[in-house]
Amino acid sequence: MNAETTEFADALRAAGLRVTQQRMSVLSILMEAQDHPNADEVFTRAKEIDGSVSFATVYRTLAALEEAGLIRRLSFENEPARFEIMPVSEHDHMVDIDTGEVIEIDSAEINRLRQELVARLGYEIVHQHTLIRARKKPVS
Amino acid sequence: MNAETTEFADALRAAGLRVTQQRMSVLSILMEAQDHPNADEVFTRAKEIDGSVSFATVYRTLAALEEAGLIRRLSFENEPARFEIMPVSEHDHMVDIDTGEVIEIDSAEINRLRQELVARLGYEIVHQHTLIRARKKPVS
DNA sequence: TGACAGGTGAGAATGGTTCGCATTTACATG
DNA sequence: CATGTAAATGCGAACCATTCTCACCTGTCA
Repeated sequence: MNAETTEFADALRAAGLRVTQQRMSVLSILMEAQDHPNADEVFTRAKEIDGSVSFATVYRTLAALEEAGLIRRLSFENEPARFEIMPVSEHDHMVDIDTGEVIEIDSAEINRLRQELVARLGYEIVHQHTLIRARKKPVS
Repeated sequence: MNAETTEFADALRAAGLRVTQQRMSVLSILMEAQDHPNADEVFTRAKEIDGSVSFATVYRTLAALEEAGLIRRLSFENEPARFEIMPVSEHDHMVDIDTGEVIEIDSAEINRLRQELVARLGYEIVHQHTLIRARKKPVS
């Protein structure tokens, strides 16, 4: 059990959640993921290392982890939600509409502007996310 | 048949779509809407003035109108998609997490920034939308 | 270690959205 | 203005991501 594992176990406990094999499996999948897998992909990958995990538990675990603030749910149009370990720095997502590739884009400056805008309306941001659908520019 | 009606009929034709009573009904509902109704609400309202429209057609019509660029689909998490007439000026949406109210927020400046950011990555924006979930600040 | 609240697996249920197909309609053409 | 035809519609069934139910396990705390 390495440092990261302990860290996540502690985070689970801090959130009042029991530390189970399934939850650790799902977390490790997302930790190692270089992409943004959806529930089905998390399930498939988790099954390889755990075997016992069920689809229902993957969903329940993802919901619990999101609630605990350990992971983040990305909602796209017309496709199942994707998940990622809660990023240290805020970023938005750009989808290449030709390849389906999801690219993270930094947005510190934009987020600051957005926060000012919202504050002017008398609100404070609880959560924000931008989805950009874009196409690769032809090299000119 | 007033000016707006003709305008939409022309827009439908320009998009290669036939002008049907159902499509005009759905469009008129969205034109008059001060809120952002979902498919079910559009159906209910359209049924009042048309009677014959079916739920399936509402969905097909909303998809066709979106495709034609006449309306815009707003995807929120854990709730059915909402729709609005394609706005003249770009704006994003803020959801009051306590009341569920949807507030339009102007974002010209932010969109410009975002466009630069994306251009730097070699992409051009096809579509973009930001969803902010916020809570009313206590008056201090 | 024992009790038990909370977690899990399997499959059924749910709910928004889409599809299939027989029927109807818009509209180009004569 | 009548007509053929491709497109649109209504209805209900199908779809698919997600959630629920319930009987059975398992962390956790004493």
